[in-house]
Amino acid sequence: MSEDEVLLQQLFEEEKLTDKQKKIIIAAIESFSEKGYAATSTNEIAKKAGVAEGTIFRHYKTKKELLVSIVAPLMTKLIGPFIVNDFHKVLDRPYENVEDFLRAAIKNRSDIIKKMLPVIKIVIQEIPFQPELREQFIEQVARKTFDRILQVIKGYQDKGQLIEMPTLSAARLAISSIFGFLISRYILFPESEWDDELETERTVQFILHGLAKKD
Amino acid sequence: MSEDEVLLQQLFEEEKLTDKQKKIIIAAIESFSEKGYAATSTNEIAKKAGVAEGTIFRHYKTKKELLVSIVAPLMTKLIGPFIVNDFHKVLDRPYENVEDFLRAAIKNRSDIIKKMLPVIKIVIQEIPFQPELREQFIEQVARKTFDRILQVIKGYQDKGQLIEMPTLSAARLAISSIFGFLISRYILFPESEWDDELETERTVQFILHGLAKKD
DNA sequence: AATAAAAGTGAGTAATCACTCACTTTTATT
DNA sequence: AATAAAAGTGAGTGATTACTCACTTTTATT
Repeated sequence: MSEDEVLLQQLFEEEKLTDKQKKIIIAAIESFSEKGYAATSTNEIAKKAGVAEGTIFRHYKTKKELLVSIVAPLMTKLIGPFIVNDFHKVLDRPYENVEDFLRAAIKNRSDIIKKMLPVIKIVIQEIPFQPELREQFIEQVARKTFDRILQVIKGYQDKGQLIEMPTLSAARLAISSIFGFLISRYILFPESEWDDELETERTVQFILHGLAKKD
Repeated sequence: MSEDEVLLQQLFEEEKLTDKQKKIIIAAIESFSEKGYAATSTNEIAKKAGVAEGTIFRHYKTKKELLVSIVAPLMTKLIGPFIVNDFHKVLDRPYENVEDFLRAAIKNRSDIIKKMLPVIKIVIQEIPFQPELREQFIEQVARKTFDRILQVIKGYQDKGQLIEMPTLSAARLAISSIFGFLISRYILFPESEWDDELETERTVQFILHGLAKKD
């Protein structure tokens, strides 16, 4: 089983998909992420998947439904719950200090990004143009993530480990640093040589000192 | 003269464009940035510009040439030199401390982003799919910017104002924070109420403390 | 005012687009 | 083994696509 198919199984676990249906999804992910949604034709997807064009429309009423069917489960079934559970652990049995939490947060995000890179690219590309996706993203991912992060930051602020600053601003700064690292690492310069542990550590320290309580 | 046309004049200063040519460019910028390049038809651009479709192809051999003609001057004539000059000032008569430099850097970036928002959106959207644009972007913008930033950071490190860290990593962290702010401010949540000065200050302080030399 | 060059036009074109549908093949149910 | 339901097919559809070209209008040059 190829790496893509492993990813697929995770994404569409409970659904029983025929072989051809899987191939359609794999082909669509590949083309959408390489050429963009609008520039990809259903004909092209069919050829790449080795199926008749009609087969695509047997399962998806429109091309846009195909797009949404690929991207939506990523948001609702994976990232959303993942984030909730992830941070839940933190809130139930909190890391004693921000440091360990940050390291864990970056590492987890990193794992997901690596696995889902092509689908994430599609999400990033299409969110500005597909209101349906944007809404889902805001509901399922952005809001949940942000709420959790706010809670976490508030927690550490109360413990006196962080500077007094609106949690919203603190969250923006921390998230920028983390995403800046992940985007540099996996999207902008994936070909460069990266000492992941070291760069993670630098990012953690940067956030830590940037938000540290001054004595 | 509308705001868009002012922007245009800056972009295409030396070229003499007829009224219809300007209208084509304005219409194209609007459609490309709203719907994306691939999803915008030349017919649509012509209608919005109030010209015949043939007029577009009188001036641009292909639709892609229209895209490049809009985006390229932004990179070569504006951002590139701007960045070079901008940082040149800093290097010739350096701000005594990092702090003032950062404030100035964010403010300048902020002004440009505000003016060029639609074209910047097009650049961000199309860079993954248009190798020609990507090359130009890397040559004209990314490399120049990065080189300058590296110099600046190195300068402050030598003065002992910054932590010892590969300048590349330091640059990534600083740039992430700045862009994180600008993207949040102007692209993700432009509708939120922003205290620009305060948020700029927080970003500056965050970078400053994050990269500060520890005693 | 005459002439040339440039700008503008819009009907036309072949290719491609997303999508349909009558039909065949495969799978599941009894 | 018979029947029904689901999956798969591919030729065909009208609409839309980027682009052309013979022609008209405007502008610049003398």
